[in-house]
Amino acid sequence: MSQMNMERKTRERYDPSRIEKKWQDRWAADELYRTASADERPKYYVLDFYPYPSGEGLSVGHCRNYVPTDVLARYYRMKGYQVLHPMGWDAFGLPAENAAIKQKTNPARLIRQYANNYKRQMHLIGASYDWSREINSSTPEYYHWTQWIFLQLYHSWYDARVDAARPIRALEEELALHGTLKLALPLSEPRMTADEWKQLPPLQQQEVLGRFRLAYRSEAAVNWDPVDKTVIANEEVDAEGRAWRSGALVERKVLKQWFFRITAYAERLSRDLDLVDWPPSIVAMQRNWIGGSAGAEVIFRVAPHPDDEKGEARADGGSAAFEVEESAIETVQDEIIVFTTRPDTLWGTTFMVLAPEHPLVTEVTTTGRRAAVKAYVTEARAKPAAARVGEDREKTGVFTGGYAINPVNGARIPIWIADYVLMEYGTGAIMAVPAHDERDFAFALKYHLPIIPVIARPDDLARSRVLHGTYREGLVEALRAAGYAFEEHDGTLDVTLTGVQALNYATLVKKYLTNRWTEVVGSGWLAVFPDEIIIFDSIEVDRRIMVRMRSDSAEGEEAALPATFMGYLAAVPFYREVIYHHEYGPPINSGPMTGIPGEKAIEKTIEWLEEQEIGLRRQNYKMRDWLISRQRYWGTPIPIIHTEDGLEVAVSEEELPVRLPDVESYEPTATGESPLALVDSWVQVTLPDSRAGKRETDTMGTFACSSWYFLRFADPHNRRDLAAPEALRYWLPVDMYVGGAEHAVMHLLYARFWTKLLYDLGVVGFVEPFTRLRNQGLILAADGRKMSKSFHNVITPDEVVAELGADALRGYECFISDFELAVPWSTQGVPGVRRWLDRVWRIVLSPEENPGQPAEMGERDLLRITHQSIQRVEHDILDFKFNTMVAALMGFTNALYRARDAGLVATPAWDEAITTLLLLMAPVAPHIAEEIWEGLGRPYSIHQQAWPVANPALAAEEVIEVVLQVNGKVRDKVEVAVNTDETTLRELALANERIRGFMEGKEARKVVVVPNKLVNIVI
RNA sequence: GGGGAUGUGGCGAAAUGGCAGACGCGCAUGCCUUAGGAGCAUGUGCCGCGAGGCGUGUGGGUUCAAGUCCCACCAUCCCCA
Repeated sequence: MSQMNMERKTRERYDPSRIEKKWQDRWAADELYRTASADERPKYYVLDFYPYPSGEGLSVGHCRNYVPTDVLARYYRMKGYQVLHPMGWDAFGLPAENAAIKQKTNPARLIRQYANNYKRQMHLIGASYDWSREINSSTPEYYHWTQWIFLQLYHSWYDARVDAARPIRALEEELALHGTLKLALPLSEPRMTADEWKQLPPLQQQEVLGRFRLAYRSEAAVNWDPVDKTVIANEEVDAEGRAWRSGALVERKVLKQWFFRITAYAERLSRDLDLVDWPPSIVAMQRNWIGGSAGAEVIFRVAPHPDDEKGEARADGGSAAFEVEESAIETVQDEIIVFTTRPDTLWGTTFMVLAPEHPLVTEVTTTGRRAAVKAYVTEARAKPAAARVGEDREKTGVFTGGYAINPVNGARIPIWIADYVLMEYGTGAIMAVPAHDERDFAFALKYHLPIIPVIARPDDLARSRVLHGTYREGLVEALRAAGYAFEEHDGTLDVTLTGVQALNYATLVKKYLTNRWTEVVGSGWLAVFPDEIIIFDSIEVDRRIMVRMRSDSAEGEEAALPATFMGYLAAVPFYREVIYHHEYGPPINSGPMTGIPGEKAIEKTIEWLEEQEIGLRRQNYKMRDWLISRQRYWGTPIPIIHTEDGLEVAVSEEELPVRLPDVESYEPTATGESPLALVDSWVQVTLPDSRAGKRETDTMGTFACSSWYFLRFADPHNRRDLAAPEALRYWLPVDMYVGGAEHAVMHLLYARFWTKLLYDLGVVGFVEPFTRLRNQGLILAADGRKMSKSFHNVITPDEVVAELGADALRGYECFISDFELAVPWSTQGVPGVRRWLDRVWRIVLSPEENPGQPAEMGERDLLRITHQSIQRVEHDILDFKFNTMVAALMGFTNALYRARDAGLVATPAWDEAITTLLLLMAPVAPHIAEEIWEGLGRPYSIHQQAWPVANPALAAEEVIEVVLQVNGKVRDKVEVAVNTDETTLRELALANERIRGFMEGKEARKVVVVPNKLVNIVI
């Protein structure tokens, strides 16, 4: 039988179109890739990012994801693992809905059609998915569980004390017992006693609980996409304020929206990145996105309003406003909580800035400033966040007329409003330290606010300019004699010194000053007048210096003086480099903190603030809560019902799923309401207690669906649970997760968040869902551009398979480059791989045809190559080096040709070699491997054979080439027995003719011997 | 501005600190063939007739030895601002 087959095959050429479909059908019929349920075998879960099926189908670029994971899946099956290798569809969402609207069809039908096409293409390239586990996130069977997780979030809150989610009921019980007393809340969160809680009406209790729930509805200024007519997440807006999908400039709208409190998990999301084997760039991006910064909250009391009239008189200049007399003390009512990462600079706070949306804006604004403030706030609200905080943007702001008290030194500081402060970040209020923060510095200069340095320069550099005509003769000589470095330009002296020298220097210069003044800037900060030296260390002194400067100025010059000392210094080019810095360093002018070493200053200050009860340590995060509401039809309905009196009622778990109604039209409305709002029969419901209610009409964004789909694959048809616990225990977490880097923050962060929630709830037993992650590099078109329909440069797997076969395509997808590198597709590359397959076909099935030139090789050599190939291929697969895996297979094939020419075809070694070759190439080229396997009369299926085991003894070399070097340069090579000892090698090298020639008769100063590698003689 | 990645022949690329360029494409020469866009063989980093020299973005450093480790810089790409 085997002989007959051999004869038949030898007459046939390798023809992929004849064999690929045949085997694919047979494998499907035999359910070769169907995954059994959990058993005793070790498991391997290899998962591709599940795709949104688009109408354009798959390109060869997409296949770069699917082929290597398929190689992995096939490899692990042969290794005896239970392999879970599933595929499904991210079916909800805007692209499908927009396409359906455009084509006037139903999104469900469209997705089915597109998914079928994807599936067809995946079959075409021989992907070994277990299709019995196919899922579709837009089916009620699936979104039932998306809704179920929503309810878990809704019914949970994050208890910072135990660092885990707990039932909201537990919080309600605690509030009734202790109020917020024991909750470890940040200062900016409102406090409440148990009695106050109990007396709140239901609506307000709901509001309070909403501040804790992990899924909550809140009014927020959000990103409105005017093209897709929906709200989108911060993550979906780029730096220029454009929507990720539609490209439209987003608008700011204030709407009631659903959020997931991902910020509660910020610390764990950041910390647990240490547990995963992911590309470092993705880990960095996530850490960056989460953006943790340690710091403190500090309480600033709002000062009693000064007389409005007087305040108004000089209100445009903050420093001028200091001259307002202190009015009668009134009772302090309000506190402004700021968050700062630089509590060490607190003493340098010279003004405060509130976000335009800050709740205390009205409170602190004086009557006279009301109109100006209102105008400013209105304007700021309309700007998207991106347009407000960009560093190159001119800072704008408006004075409220109000003042706060700096808690550390009692300074009375003006409260401003500026749009560079965002309500969403920190507490929506900042303490401005213009001496050490660039934005505050620019703002202070622009609005003439005082700038007081409170951190010493690390380089201690100081400068002083003594103007021509302000000093008497002899100063130049005196400076020189004292050893100060200076330059003279037209009688003006530019002196460079250090802060330590400042006072001595000032004392010296003072003696020579005849009029006006000079100053020491950068370190040691002084204002020097002919009769006094003023240490520049506070707002009061700043004021005093300016009064003195005005009185010492020439007639008419006085008016040109800026409002502050630093304003004056900033206009002097010689001082430009030293007036500002934001380094860490020992505090100066900072009361009890003065002189503490820079690296301890922040920590010490926080401790001190907590002692004084004016501040509290706090970790802050850049990441915002996850906005999940979408005002669109094609998404998972949010399982909440609103009653007429404004209360939220969560749909009970038994009533899930809340099904998406069939509708005639799902065009978005222009009003910011979901099209679901128009479906009265769906919206109007009667609650079990016979109250009337209306369904929530927002749907969830698709990132909700994709945040847990990897769990569903473990048990995709379960009707009672999201997946059976034992299935989750066996299959999860995902061992290898592969997809594009564009999901670095959004999907991967959300999925991690949900996993941690489900861990807290006891649904899963692991904290990270994806143990290993790899991102495939982008495949570009041959022209170096992205493959895109609009460039007409897309290459589809269909055309490549038709021309050269699926195995050649698979081989080239692996071979093209390192898996993670971006690379242009080469149409000449696939034929190269195809040639290799042709060579395999011929050398295995008809080795005696067309022999080449006689070659030298023994059976032992062939066995060595065979076993070395097993080692190489296996190592490369595990190391995700599919390109060198193919190279190793090609090298092995080339060796078989040499073995054939050496007459080894009839030997046992030959038989072992070709058997091994077929097994090793089965994962990458499954069809040809199966066909040849059958041709040799081996039992079906090659894909159910055991992976070959390398015998290290057979793989070992017996003779090895050792390099002989003189001064690191290769001068000769010798063959020696493996593991030849150092002494022998050394003598061999020193006796070598060529080496002696290069040594030019000199003595070896040193001889380095690395056994099995080289001998290096240093002369 | 901050973070990350990448930089090696004509091209895609290999290389636990130990012979740079495996494997493939392309190219050249030859064989086979009615034919070749098939197959087989040989060659192919650069300079040089050769001996040999020079070569992994640039400049330093560590080392007997550096594509690989360290420092500074340049270029390209990605993310964040």
